[in-house]
Amino acid sequence: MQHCTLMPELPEVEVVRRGLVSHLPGDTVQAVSVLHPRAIRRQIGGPRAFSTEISGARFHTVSRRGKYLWAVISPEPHRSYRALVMHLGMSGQLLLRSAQAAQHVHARVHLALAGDQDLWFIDQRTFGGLYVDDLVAATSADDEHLPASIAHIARDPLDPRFDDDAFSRSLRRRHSGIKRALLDQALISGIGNIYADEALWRSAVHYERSCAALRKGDVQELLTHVRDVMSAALDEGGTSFDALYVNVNGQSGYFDRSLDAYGRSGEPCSRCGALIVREAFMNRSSFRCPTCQRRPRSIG
DNA sequence: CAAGGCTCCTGATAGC
DNA sequence: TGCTATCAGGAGCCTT
Repeated sequence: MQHCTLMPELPEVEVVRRGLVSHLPGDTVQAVSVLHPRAIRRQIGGPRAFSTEISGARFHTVSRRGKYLWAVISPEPHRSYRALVMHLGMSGQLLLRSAQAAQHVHARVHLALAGDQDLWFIDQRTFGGLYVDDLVAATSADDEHLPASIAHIARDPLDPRFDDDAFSRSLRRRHSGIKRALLDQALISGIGNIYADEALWRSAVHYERSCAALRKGDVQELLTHVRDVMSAALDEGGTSFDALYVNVNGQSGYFDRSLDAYGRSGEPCSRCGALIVREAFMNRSSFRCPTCQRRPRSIG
C-alpha cells in the first residue's frame, strides 16, 4: 500500500462534500481548536479571528467549486452571508468523528459540534487549510454564490453549466502545452496531475501538445475523456462511501482507481504494450505511453 | 496580461 | 547505523 493515495481532485473532493452535506447542515460549532496555525490560511485576522467567527456558527448547505469546498454559515446580524471554506491540498482529510475519538497525529483543526460527531481537519503536509470568507454573487444574473476568494476558479467539466464551446475557444487561444492548461484552475477546475495524465492517455495526446494546434473536435474528445475518467472515480468513491461509518474521509486506498498511465512507469500500456514512461514536468511527474502519446515534433 | 517558475510542507524511500 | 538527497503536488505569488 502506498503511503498516500488520496491526492484529492474533483471526484475525491465531491465525495467528501457529499459526506459533509449529510452531516453538517443544521449543526452548530461549540468550540474551535486550531492545532496548527498554518491550517488557517487566507484568513484576515489569522487563527484567532477564525476561531472567534466560527464559534457558534450554524452550518447550512455544503458546496463545491473545483477542489474548493465551503459550508455556508448563518450571518451575524447586519452582515452578509459567510462560508467556512475548505481545501484539502495534497493530503488533507475532513473526518467526522465522535468527540471521544483519539486525536490524529496530523490533526490541524478541531471543530466541536453540538451533534454526535465533531469535525476534524487532518493534513500531513499542510498544503490544505480552512478559512472564513464572504459569499458573493457568482454572476450578476443569478442567485449562485461563492466565496469571494475563489471567484477566479472556473467551473468544472461535470458542472451542468460548464460551457464546452467557451472552454474550447479559451483553450485554443492559450500559448502553452495542453497539460499546463488542464491544470489551470482558472480555465477548467477540478483536474489534478492524476486525472490530467489519465485523460491525456485516453485521448492519446502528449502533454506538451500545443493548445493552439488543437481542433475543436480534439478539445471535445478530450473533454469527454476527462468526464469519463472523473465520473468513473466518482462512481467508485460514491459506491464505497459509507455514510454510517465515519466518513467524510480519505483513507488510503479509499479510491482503488484503475489507472492506465499515472504511476505506471515501466508497466506496459494497456492499449499497445509499450512501457509507460515518467518524465519531469512542471515540478511534478508526467506519465505517458511513448507510442500512443508521441512527443510533438516542434518540441525538443 | 499571460506564461512559467518558485515555494510552502512532511514522511517514505533510496543510496552511500 | 545514520546521514543526505529525492520525490510526492495544489495553488498563491512573483518575475519576465
